Amino acid sequence: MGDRQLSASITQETPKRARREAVRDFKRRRILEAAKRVFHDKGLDGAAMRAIASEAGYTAGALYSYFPAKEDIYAAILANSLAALAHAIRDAGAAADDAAGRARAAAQAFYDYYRANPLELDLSFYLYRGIGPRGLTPALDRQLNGRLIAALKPIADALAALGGLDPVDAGTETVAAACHMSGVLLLERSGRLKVLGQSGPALVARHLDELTARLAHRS
Amino acid sequence: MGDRQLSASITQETPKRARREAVRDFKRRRILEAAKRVFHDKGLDGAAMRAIASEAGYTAGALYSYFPAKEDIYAAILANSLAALAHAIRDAGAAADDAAGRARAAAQAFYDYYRANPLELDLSFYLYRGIGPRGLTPALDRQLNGRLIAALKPIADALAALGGLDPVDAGTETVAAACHMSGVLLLERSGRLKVLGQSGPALVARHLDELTARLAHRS
Amino acid sequence: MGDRQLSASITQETPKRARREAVRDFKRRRILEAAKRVFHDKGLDGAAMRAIASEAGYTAGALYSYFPAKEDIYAAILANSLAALAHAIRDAGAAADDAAGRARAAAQAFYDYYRANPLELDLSFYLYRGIGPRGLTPALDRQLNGRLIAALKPIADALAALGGLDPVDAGTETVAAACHMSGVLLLERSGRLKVLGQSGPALVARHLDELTARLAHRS
Amino acid sequence: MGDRQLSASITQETPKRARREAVRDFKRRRILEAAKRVFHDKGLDGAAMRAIASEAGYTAGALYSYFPAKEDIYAAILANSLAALAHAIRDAGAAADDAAGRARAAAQAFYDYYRANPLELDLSFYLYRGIGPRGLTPALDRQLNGRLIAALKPIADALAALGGLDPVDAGTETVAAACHMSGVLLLERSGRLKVLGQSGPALVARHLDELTARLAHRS
DNA sequence: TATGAATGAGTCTTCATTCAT
DNA sequence: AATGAATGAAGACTCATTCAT
Repeated sequence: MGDRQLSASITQETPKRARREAVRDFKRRRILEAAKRVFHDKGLDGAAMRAIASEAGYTAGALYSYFPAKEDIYAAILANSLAALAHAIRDAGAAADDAAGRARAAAQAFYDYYRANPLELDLSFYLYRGIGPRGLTPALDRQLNGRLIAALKPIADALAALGGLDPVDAGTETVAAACHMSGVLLLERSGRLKVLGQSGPALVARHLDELTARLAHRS
Repeated sequence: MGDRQLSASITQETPKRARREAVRDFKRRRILEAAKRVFHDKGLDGAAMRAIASEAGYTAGALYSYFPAKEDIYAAILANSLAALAHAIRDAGAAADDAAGRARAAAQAFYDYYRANPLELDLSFYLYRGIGPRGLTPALDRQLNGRLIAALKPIADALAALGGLDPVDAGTETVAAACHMSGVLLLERSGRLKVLGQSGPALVARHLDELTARLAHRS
Repeated sequence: MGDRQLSASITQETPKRARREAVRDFKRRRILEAAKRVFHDKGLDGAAMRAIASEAGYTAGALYSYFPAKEDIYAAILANSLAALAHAIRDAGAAADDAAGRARAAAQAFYDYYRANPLELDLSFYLYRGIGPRGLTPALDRQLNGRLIAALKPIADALAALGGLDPVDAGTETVAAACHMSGVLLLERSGRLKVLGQSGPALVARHLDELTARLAHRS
Repeated sequence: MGDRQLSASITQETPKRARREAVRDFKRRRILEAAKRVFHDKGLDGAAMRAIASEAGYTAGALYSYFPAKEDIYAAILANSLAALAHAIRDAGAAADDAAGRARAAAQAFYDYYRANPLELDLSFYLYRGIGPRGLTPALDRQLNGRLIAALKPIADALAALGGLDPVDAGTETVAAACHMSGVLLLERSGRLKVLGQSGPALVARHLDELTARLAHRS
């Protein structure tokens, strides 16, 4: 009995199972992409399961083999989104040369990511309690919160390095910056920033300038 | 024929009409309050006309004498909300003694208002394009934008007075502050601030301290 | 005690009552005219009581002082219509010189009337059992049938005179002509005549030519 | 791989598809039959989708997989009706021996069909513009008009053959006859013929006698 | 796995009618 | 006589979800 057969018999045909899982994951991703396209076209509320399925080349019922409910489609997109955000922030920070550049780039990446992916911004607003139908399952909520914290970590680290801050203060600065950028994104996305005669990127630049200047000065 | 009778006959029973108008307005307000309660309990999307009507002590059909469509209920609540916000900001500013106090109090009032009325925050997010079903009719949208600008005016004036700013710069500072507070409100309302171990009021206080200090220093 | 007072005391204030009745009748007629206008604009089914009332300068509820139900408005219009049709037929017949002219003119008047008043044609189709919601109350139905018979009487008389027919045969000829013209009106009004490349008036003329020729020849 | 399997793989499971299509068509027909029954019982206007669905053994929502809107149910019934009418006219004409018999039988078939299917007469009146809610979509209207013309064609041909008419005159004679019979059907269906003491079949017989006699004489 | 049929609860909205004033 | 508020039943249609195949 060879190794392959051995391991297969232990975990019950692992390679076959792995292949299946891979295909399944691929199909899930395809469905999520289709869902995003539909959300984009029809809005979050106007997106019917039928439409998503159809866009993905399935019948409505078929989706339920991949996602137990519509909410899970939302959640999966959001989870992917947070993962991508984390990536974007990490990469942006890593690409910079000095501490100030790292802090600035990491923070800016947060803004840039959502600016480039407004749908995910909408979704993120939509799904948290207070807006939208009913929010998320507690379990999902916790999972997503964890991902958000992880995504913001590089910003906090960079700010700590830049200003010689302890983790607590770095966290506060990070969240403050995130709040600011979230507010800009929200008002920008809802069209109010334009009405008020302001530019989102300029507001963010101003804020990050001040922040990095303050911290650089301090250390 | 006395004056009262005369004027009544000219304007066609004004007092009767006035009384009816007043009652009607009162009923409208009651319906809006009921709607807010339902929004609060069931979420904005889960609030059916039937439920609102029932909460207000009516049948579904009866609401349509007061509001021609569901959208108008949203819009009326939001309009009232913006009016109340404007009031709150104005009053807060007026109550302070010096320029710094006025600026700070006016800005803080924005945060305090929405913190005390999270439903109106939700509604305000929900109705603007990008989130929610379809947003508002362009006409309503414009009207509400006007109200928002008006509401923020006292903050801009106070900041201008404090820092000796021209209107343009004052506008930018105002919007920057509004963005920051909106972001805090959003993250607070969605429970994320708590998860991140931060306090909304503290973040706002920090931001307004810095802002007023910077402007006071400048002038 | 004068004659006027006497008669008044007998029938209980007759002149006052008569005045009231006259005014009431006038108002009823005004409402019916308004209803016709609304039917014309919105179609028989699209005409809401509110719309009719509004067109007549009333509130919906007020109509119920004049007509116990919507159906009665339909019926009243139809009754008036049949009366007017009777008039038109009688007058047309009376204006002609000889027997052939009388017969022809009377029959033609039937077609002309409905051609000029398509709304009343619609109504007449709509209200009879088989089409429309539920038809009419038996009592109303009988009343309207009586009016129809009366309206057609002059045609029958003229045909009888022209062809030396007994009343039974004259009735048959009359109804046959009415059927023909009704069919033309129906197909014309529903747009099918046009599609089939035919002209309503020409078809009617052809038919009446043959009819009068046949009868004239016979006598 | 046998021929059947080959062709199946090429056209993607044709037999399965065909089976499904057949079942679907059968269900559609069943729904239309149910709809006709409901129309008969409650009138065209009183027939709610729920009632039709229920009569067919479905929920209201299910109907929408078979007919995208209520109007399409109407239209499908009417289309079927016109197809059946065309069949009836063609068959009746074909069964006769001589030209006169053919013409007479074809025309008579028009009357007989609608007399036997008064519901379809109602529907046909109801759906054309001028009566009923709004009539039909222009596209449907055109389609149905085409079917009507096609249905009447055999009558025109037979009349042309009988009287040696050119197509234009044959068309006029056909439409004239159709008008006459439609009028008879209308007055018969609405109960007025009975009130006027006439018999539908007798009136039609009279008319067709005259028509065929006239044409036969002419040629 | 995927389909397609079907469900059933739900949506907003309309409207004839009633009734207190 | 007329109003304006209110009812309540009904309307067509949508959609997430389930399930036999």
